[in-house]
Amino acid sequence: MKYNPHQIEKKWQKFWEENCSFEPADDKSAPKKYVLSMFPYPSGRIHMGHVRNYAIGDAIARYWRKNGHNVLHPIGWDAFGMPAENAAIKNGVHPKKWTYENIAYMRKELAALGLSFSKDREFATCDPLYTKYEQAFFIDMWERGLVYRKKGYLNWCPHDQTVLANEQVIDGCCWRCDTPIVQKEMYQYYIKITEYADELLEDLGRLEEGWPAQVIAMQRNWIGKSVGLEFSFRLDKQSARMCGIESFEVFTTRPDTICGVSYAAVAPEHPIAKAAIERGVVDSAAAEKIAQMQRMPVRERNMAEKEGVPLGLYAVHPVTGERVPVWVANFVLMEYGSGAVMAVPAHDSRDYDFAKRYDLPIKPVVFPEDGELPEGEAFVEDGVVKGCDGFDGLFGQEARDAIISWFEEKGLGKKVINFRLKDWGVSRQRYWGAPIPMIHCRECGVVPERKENLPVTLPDDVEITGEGNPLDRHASWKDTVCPECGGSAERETDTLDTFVQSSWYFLRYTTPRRLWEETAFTKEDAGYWMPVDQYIGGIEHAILHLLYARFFTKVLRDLGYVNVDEPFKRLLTQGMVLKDGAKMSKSKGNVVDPDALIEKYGADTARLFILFAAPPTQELEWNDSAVEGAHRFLRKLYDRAGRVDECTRLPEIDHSALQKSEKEARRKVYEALKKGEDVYRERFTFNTLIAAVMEALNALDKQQNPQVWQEGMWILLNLLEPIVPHICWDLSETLFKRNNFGFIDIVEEVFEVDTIQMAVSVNGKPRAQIEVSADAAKEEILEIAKSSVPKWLEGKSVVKEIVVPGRLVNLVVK
RNA sequence: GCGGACGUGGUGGAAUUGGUAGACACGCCAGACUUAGGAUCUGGUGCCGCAAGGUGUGGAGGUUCAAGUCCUCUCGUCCGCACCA
Repeated sequence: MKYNPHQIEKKWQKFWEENCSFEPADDKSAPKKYVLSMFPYPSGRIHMGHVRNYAIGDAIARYWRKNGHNVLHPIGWDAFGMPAENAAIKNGVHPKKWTYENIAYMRKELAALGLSFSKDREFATCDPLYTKYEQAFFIDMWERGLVYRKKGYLNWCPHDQTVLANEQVIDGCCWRCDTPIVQKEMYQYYIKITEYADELLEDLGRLEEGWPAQVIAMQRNWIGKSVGLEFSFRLDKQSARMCGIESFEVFTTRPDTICGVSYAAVAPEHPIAKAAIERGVVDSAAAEKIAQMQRMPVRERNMAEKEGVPLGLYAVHPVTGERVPVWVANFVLMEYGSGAVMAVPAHDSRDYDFAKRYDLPIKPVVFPEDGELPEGEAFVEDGVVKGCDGFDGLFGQEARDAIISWFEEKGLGKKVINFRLKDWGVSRQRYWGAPIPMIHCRECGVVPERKENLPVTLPDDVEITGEGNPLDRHASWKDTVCPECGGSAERETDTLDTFVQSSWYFLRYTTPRRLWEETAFTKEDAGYWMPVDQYIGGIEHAILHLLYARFFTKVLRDLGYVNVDEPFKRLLTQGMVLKDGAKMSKSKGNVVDPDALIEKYGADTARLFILFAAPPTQELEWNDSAVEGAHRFLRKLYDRAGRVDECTRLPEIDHSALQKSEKEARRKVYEALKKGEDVYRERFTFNTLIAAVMEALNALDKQQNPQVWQEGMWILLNLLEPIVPHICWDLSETLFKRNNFGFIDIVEEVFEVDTIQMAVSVNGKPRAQIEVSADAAKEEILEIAKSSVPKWLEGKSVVKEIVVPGRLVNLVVK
């Protein structure tokens, strides 16, 4: 029989569909595994990145299911977002229609890959039933004070007509359309992720076992905790009178350098700068210069050269009592700390550059323990304090601690922890999103919708032009009554950031569909399935999605919905799929279409190639002839299986009665089985498992024992099932009534050998191969070893002998 | 600048605790079978060398009986963050 992938794949896909083969059991006493690949955005078609993502997840899910675990392996759709609106603008198709049609098409594409997803738990985040609970969570958070409204300068994308979170701005441009963003002042809703900054940082330590170091490092960096001293600079009397401000706060992580302060710098937006302009403390030229700095977007300032304006105001140094000038500087950020810094040019490279430019004093107060201060730059490392009364001789951290204590004792300042993480702005001025369930009442202000009125659904009759927000123009939708006073009121027209939906979808999956009408998810179900045992997705989500999902989980825990602290126990970040060294993209014209690949070779070949070509965490370079190679292997497997006799149990084999080639074949087969345990449970380096299976098949091919063939095929089909399920189900059904799909014990006797090959090296260089009996004593091995390399011992004396059992002999000669 | 990852044949990649570098595959070469082959099978294939042998994991040192693996320095590539005080 010839291998016919299309026939086999259709047959088994139909079987799985009809038998609901992959639904998790309700039995909560069984050991569980929750395996989750990040859900896709329904863009229209799947691409190779999806194939890779789901092939990895499916392999892990199938492994555990086959080994007696209750497995949850769901799929859904991250269905809100701008592309649907862009399609509406471009082609006039309604976002809802566009989205659900894309889902229907992509569902078929995924089905053609033979992925073992639960059918029962599939949903799209734009389903009103999903929105309902998301809005309820939002209201809970509002009532808890975790959501608030704030007016401020926001990143506005003139192209998409929407506000962007800081994380969505890349190099000053929109993350989607690359348009330069501008600053616009407006109200929006924020979620207080900063309230969880410490816990989010702290718990990263618990993820070190299961998450890539890189992702943890990126999140740490993003949260950006720093510990330091906050104190206030008092302005001298005359200065205070001039600007009407008595003092201002500064934050420093280097209190040990405090005696080196030669000026103070404030952000262009700082109240002191504003006051100095308003009260005419600075002349009009200086005022204009400050205004100019303010106008420059914050993100561009870091490209610009350091600039400043002296305000003609002076602050009093809290330790030395010196008068130091106050400057406005473009490198000081209003959003971080208090928007003002003490400047120590001798020990901070920014302050140094600035001081050089404006000829301000540079006063070293920290010195290297040994050696000299560097020339022409700031000394930024830890050192010994010298020239700071009362603290001289202290080093680095001890100096910092001492100075902080001094400030605290005198009541002049305190130890403070600052974070770079900002609150999460979730408002979007867009149609295709979950409406923010708030109502604006003239009498009662901004109030939440009543929970019994949820979900607040989107109106279907909208015109999407790409300008403004269609909800804002929809008078009858906006018109509502106030849930507090019953008077006429208006709906909030902003919708939620799509990252909100992806922050809790993994919890929704834990609960069976039949309960979805009543609840978001049950505590019992979430308690059983959570945390996700293995999460798989792209590194591009290392910060945003993964941080928000961690945050949301903690909030829902504190709201009493779940009992987990962290949603994802283990994380695998897959590498990109490349062709000709570049990411596949339409514009580069290097896209390989998964549908065409399946059409030509079948899903099993696609899956095999993608798992064989590289370890999952690495980039994968596409190679058409290697795809051929993968297909060739499946044909060979199918052909060899055709020569194996049917049976329903693992045959019992008398190992000692076997010939050498038969023993070798068994050893290779069981080596592959051993490898499988490690790969499916720990390492996920499927490429090495596939190689081991290939070796085993090659070894089986070199012998004819029918029982060794039966046993070998029994095990290899078991091992390959998670990777190439269709062919394995088909062959296993025919040969073994699928009894080979279960846990298989490793037979240790196959690893016992009569003779061992060992290498003999002389002075570390391999010189000969010897064969010794397995129970040979060290002396015997050395004897044989020495006689195998006479040429290298001639005229020399052996000064050292090393025997590594089962490996090699090293003779050191002189 | 800070943080992280990586560097192995013509190619993708193996080598889990230091122990025969290059498993497995792609490609290539030779042969067999064939009317034919882009099918299948067999053998070969790091580099230099006719050979003996030498040499080889980005580079330079070091530790060790033994280093792709450990240490120091250095070069290069990629990714993330970035005037965060």
